[in-house]
Amino acid sequence: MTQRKERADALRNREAVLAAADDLFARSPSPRGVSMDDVAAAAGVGKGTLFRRFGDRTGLVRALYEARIQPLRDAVESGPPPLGPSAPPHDRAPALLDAVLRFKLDNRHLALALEESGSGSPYQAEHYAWWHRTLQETLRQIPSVPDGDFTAHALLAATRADLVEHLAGQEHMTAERMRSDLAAYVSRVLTPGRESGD
Amino acid sequence: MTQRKERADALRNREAVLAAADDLFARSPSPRGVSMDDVAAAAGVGKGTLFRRFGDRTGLVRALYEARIQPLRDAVESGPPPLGPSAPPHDRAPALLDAVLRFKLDNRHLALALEESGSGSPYQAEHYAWWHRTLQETLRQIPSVPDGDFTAHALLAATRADLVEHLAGQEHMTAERMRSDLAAYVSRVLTPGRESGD
DNA sequence: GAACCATACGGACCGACGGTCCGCTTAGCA
DNA sequence: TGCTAAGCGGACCGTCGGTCCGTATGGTTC
Repeated sequence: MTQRKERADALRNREAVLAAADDLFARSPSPRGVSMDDVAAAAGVGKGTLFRRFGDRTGLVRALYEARIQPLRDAVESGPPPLGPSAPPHDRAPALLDAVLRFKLDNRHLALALEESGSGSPYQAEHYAWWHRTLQETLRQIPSVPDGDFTAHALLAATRADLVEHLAGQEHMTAERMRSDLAAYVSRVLTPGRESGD
Repeated sequence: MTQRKERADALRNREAVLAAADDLFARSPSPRGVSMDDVAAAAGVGKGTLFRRFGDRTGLVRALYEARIQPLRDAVESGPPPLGPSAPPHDRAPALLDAVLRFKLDNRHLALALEESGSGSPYQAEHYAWWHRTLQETLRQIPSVPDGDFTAHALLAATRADLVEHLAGQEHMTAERMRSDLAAYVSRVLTPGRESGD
């Protein structure tokens, strides 16, 4: 049962691939502009290696994404308020969404690559389920917000990578503007709102 | 100057292609399962014809989509309340979003095909701009709702085809449930909500 | 209805891409 | 130093979107 150690070259190659892919995606305006051959070539590695390591294109993108987002996940799972679990839900929910948005702004191309990964919708990815669960749980603790499930989906949808890309790219909306618009929007969803009885 | 009439065979072929594609997309669980060759074959038409007519795959999907959604557009542009322009904005906004959702529920595969059309994000499509414009204009007329631009995007994002597909498919949410959840959500966004001042 | 021609047809063809296969190399262990 | 499992890499494959061009035909004109 002593697990054989991972071979040094395997490790080295994995890192090389990850680094190369990261760089390539960052440079290319569209994820489609980056082929698996490109990645293999840039990493100085054979295609077979690439696919054995990551299974398929989606696997590679996911691995990259997970690596990048890990710090944020840690902050959410065990960090200090307002992101961490100890924050009052009413503060935490907006903080979560702002964090997601900021992440996507900072990693536009990668997020885009992930969400259009070709095989399977973004909703298949494990990390989406995690975000949704976390947000829903947070919303559940805010008494005035019913129906956490759909609401969590809808709020997360407001931070979709292609929307962010569209607003930042075509509409030239600044990051700050997007963040404050999102914050205002989230606040609207979260604040109770009196029955509009006319 | 006298515009030459469209040839009869051209017209016939276009209709055949549209019908075949419609059918194929409806049957296939994923848009990727329908290739251009499939469409050509099913329509009894050469590939060249297909591409001359519709330019590329995206063009075909768009043409299909536009044809299907035209009645709804008409209803919005010149129909009776609550969809038509004469409806009070406060009624019309939820009606618009419900209509979009219903359309996507009724045309899941086609909507999916359009939104992942490969070349270009859904936000490039003319029809999205139209929906956004219409919704934003409606929101603008509701005094208590500021910042129509982002809000309109965010609300529309809650009806994204892949989300609908996920909820209906994987999570087995019924159409009625989705509609009522969306309605509640929209109502939250639209109703003023008192300053939560603590 | 014959002749003419713009229009459209269709399928062979192409380049690119994701993914597989398998003979060769090498790291790690004894 | 030899043995072997793990890893390597790139030739190869099937598919797909898209193009090209020789051929067929609908429409028009006389």
